[in-house]
Amino acid sequence: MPRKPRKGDVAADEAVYGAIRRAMHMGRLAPGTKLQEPALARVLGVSRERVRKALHRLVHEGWLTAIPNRGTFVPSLTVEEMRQIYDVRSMLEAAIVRRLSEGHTAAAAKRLKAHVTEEKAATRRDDRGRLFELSGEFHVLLAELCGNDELTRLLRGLLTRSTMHFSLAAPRQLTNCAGPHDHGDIADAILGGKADKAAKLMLGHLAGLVTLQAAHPPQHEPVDIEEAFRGIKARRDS
Amino acid sequence: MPRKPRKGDVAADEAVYGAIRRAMHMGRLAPGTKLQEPALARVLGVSRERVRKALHRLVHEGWLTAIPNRGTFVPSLTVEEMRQIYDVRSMLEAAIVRRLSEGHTAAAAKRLKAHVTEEKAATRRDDRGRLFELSGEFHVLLAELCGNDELTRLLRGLLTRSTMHFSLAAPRQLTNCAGPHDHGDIADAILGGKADKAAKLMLGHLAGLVTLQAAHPPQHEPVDIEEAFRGIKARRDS
DNA sequence: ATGCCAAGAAATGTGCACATCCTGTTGGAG
DNA sequence: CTCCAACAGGATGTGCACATTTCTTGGCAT
Repeated sequence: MPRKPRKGDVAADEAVYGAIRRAMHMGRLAPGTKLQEPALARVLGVSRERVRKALHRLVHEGWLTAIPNRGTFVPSLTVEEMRQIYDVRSMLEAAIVRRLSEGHTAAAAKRLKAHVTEEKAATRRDDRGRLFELSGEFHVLLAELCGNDELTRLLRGLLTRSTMHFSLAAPRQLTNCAGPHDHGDIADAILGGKADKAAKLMLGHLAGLVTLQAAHPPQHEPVDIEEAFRGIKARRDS
Repeated sequence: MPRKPRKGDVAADEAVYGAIRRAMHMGRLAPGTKLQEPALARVLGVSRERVRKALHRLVHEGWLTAIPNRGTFVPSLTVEEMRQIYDVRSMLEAAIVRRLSEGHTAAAAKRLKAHVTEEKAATRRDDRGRLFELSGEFHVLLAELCGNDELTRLLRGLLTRSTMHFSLAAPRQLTNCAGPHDHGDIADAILGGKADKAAKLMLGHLAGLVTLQAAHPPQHEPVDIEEAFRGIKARRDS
């Protein structure tokens, strides 16, 4: 239904952005899918310019790829691109866990322990959806605990691009981190001050993710825009 | 795929983007300056929407900051933000030089030597402008030699934000890297396979840059848009 | 004289319509 | 039957005009 032309509604932009992002995260949009503006505008019930702006933002953030005068498409990550992303993550996250191992506040230790506890709880009750979220947040949490906003933002971008493969190609297998004990072991090494061990575990953890993704090639299923956004609409949460 | 003779429409966006970026790089725009769209459109001789799109891109890349319904402004980097950027650079670049020290191709060694030679030549003939460019490219070159496009792109973004301070606050002192021998020493350590030494030199190098920047606080000079873009206009090269 | 309020002006944000380009189709020729 | 070219339909890109918000200036009351 048409929303009345409210005043400066900055939340509408975020809503459209979030809707597309959520559709990708749910695996509704297969790699190679063309996101045409009129269809999205009609389905989401917003103007075309709104969709246009959100698309441009997603392109700039690396979620979508645009071809001039052709349209914007859901990218199909090659194995090499994925390997490179994980390579950068390895550099950053190894340094992160090393730093945290060498020194961290009591509050940081508390947050880390709480996160691991929550992950274990989610694993025990087999809550795949929650575990999927928590697994990603674990890596962001480590960056946050370094107290460097720039680092956190950068790593979050890399992580979203990393998990894009799971979201797009293997949405059913909602396990984006290999071993269920990996995060716990890394946390233990950090809390125990074993920098070398923590770094080694992290490198092994990330390497495991690469092999896991390589084992699941992306499936190209043609999807319809209207069908993909069934029940997604625009919401406020991230 | 052969490029078709288009109507220079795509290049116009890049031209406006480059013009603003060049004005910042020349130190014409002081931190806190408001970039209003009509004035820019008039000065650059393009439509307001073109300016608008370029501004949005610059905001998203971190060069400018936007306040809804207020406008876009040239940011004034705090010392803390700068320190965080250099912190992330330290993590990445230490890993980079370590990797290069542990193994690199003959072609990589050749490019590295050639770069250092060119830097020394620029230093000898006191070509500050060229040295400024080369000093920045050195760090990008190291990333390129790792053969990871994602890494290169990421580091390039960090580097542009790092040098922004020099561009905005201290444009006259065109020395963005502390010691003239630092790059040469780092290159020697890499070529000699001394990973620990190379990493240590790089960390010291970056730390020196932070103290150098902290010693030059940003100057707030009120500038006029028309005056700032005198003789800049839109060009095609980057 | 100073602080507050209101009206005008300018800048930002948004929807709309048109121009341009791409794509799929259809018709005809070889 | 196949291939190529022109055409129609549709999607993207862009300029323009208007709505909304904010800043400024002038006037008024304390």
